Amino acid sequence: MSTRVIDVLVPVALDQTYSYRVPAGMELAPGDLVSVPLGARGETMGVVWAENPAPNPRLHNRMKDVADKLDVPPLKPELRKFVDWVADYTLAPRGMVLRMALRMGEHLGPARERIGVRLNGPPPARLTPARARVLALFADGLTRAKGDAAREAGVSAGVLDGLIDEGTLAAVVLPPDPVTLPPDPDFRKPKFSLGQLAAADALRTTVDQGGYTVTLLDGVTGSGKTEVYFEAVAENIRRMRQTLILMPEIALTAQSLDRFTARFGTRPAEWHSQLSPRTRARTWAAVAANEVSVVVGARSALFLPYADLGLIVVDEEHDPAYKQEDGAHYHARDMAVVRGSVAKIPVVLASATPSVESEVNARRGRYKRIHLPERFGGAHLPMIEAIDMRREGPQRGRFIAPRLAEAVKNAFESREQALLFLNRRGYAPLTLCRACGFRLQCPNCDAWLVDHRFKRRLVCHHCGFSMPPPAECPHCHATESFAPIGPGVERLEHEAAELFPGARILVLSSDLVESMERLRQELDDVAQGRFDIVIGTQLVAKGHHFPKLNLVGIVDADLGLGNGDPRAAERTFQLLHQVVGRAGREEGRGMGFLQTHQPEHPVMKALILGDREAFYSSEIALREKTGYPPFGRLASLVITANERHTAESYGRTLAAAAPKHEDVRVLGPAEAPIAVVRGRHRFRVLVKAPRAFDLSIYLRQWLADVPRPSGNVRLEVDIDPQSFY
DNA sequence: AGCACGCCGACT
DNA sequence: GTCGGCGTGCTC
Repeated sequence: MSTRVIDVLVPVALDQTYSYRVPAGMELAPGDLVSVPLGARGETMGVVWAENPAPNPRLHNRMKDVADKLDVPPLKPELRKFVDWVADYTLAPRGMVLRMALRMGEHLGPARERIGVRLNGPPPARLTPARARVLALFADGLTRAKGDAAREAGVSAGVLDGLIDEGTLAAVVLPPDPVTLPPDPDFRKPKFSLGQLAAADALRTTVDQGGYTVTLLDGVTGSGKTEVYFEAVAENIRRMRQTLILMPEIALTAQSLDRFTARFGTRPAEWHSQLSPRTRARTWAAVAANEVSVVVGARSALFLPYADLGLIVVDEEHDPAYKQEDGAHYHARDMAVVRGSVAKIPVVLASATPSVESEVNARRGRYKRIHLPERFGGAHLPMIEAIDMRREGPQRGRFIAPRLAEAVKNAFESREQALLFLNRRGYAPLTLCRACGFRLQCPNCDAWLVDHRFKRRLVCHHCGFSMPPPAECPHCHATESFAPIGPGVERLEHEAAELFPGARILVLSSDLVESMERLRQELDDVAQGRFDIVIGTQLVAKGHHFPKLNLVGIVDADLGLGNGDPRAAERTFQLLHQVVGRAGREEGRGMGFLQTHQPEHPVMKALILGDREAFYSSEIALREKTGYPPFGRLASLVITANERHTAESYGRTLAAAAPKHEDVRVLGPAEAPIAVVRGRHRFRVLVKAPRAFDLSIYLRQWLADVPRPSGNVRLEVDIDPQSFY
């Protein structure tokens, strides 16, 4: 007698599926969500991954029964294929990738019942003033949520309960609010320039034709990219298919959602790490049930169980925040392209400064390119000038060069706003004892403690360690001997306050953000012109519109270059381009200053001349010559351990076991640039291979023959690493 | 990942 | 003598 057997993938750190017997009378097909017994943890959610017509005979006495079939739409083959693909590519256990698709908040049951109240019978025997207010409110015969009714009538919930007991009011169960209302593709059609119209038409056609395509929507800051890709979204809504708009998590603010609402008349569904479990569960279920038309989400929204996904837009596709670094290592932009290919749907990548990867794909014709050349409403890109810090820098201990100070002063005097950009939090990145040269260092990391004066603490930016500033030098016991070295935004504020007396200055830095609400208020204050000078870290680079801003000063344009990272130039170009683009969006007379020690650097030259193409050409040529992505492929194997020696010796064993291959270069183990983080010593083995080489297969073979890391040694595999710290 | 099992240090 | 630290192994 034969029992049916199916293979189930469970969301734990397992690469294989496990086989379970299907109890008589249970109907199961691949994709169904089930509850299965799993070891000591008992019943666990899992997904039927395949039929198993010939189960391994050795399992017969160990095989358990599926406990339950869950009442949820099955995961489509498209999503299962995507999970398999991502796991295969990133070398993550398949169960861990599935876990991302099942992050639905464990609250799959129906939404909590909301109780509503409506008029039901004659007035009560005793009519108090509170009761009279309630009756007046309900005279219209409408049903209201209990909490709302109490608030509107200005009574406590107890008054309502009393009236329900008397039969005057009736309690009814309200249907749950839908997660979102259907967006209206024609709610408010934008007024487009000819260029925008052509771009929107091209995108609409792409969506209309359907099928897998990748389009790079390439438009400078202020060219109306968002409004243009909204037309693709509108077209997809008309076709009754679902849309995913991916955004970097930090950009997922109320401001960006408001633009959607203005165009479509209703808010999109949101998906990001800060959703409450309940909202998460409801959104997940609504997406699966095709009750949500558009999801605006962070990278994890790629793994939602869309019932009918028809379009993916990746906004700010170059943003480094798309790379997930902890746990699973994947690049959301690349995986969005894979998701689109699996689902056979169009993918739109939008950016003012495309990643070198996407730029190369567009130049080679693998991606279609739609260009939005001009800024909207006649605004122009700002004039950019370099300030050569070797020749015209400020005096020692100062960071704003005379020429920049002069420009800020002029702006201030003519009531225009200025932005001073410095991508460094705190007061000073290093504190030094002038008596003995001792540097204040993190006890857990190979990093200096950053002086945060607003908080009166020294903080490690790698592990979060912090301490009050010591009274004396821990090394030579000198007092009053500490000197701050280098600038942070807080120190810049001091300098600006001295240079520009009377100016209203705001410091914007992620560590000073108390709440999203407060930040929004501050950004709004800036937009309204309630500040003269904004001093900010990269927080200010993200799509906020400051209409009164006409001057941008980059205090240290070289920061971020020259740290040995192959993507340093690209990153710097993208960030600085974005920041200087903040200037002069309205009036068309913006001005930008780059304080740099290397004005001849390709990044600086491209920014000064406004010649984006020159930067891409030189950067692409360099990558091609050195075999770096996208002309070659990289993988990074990071070994960490409590002792330096243990990490290094496992790294050696690992590197020595690398399969020999003429196309592959294995470099290291080398101590990572930040050699200790959170008390763990870090070594890295870097693998370089040609573009067409299948690194995943190679790494799998390699790691299969290496002893598992034991003790406190950890090994992390990062395919296509983006950062090298 | 999560859980049990196991083997060594400081405490009711 | 036990409580509990975390290193190791297993989950159909």
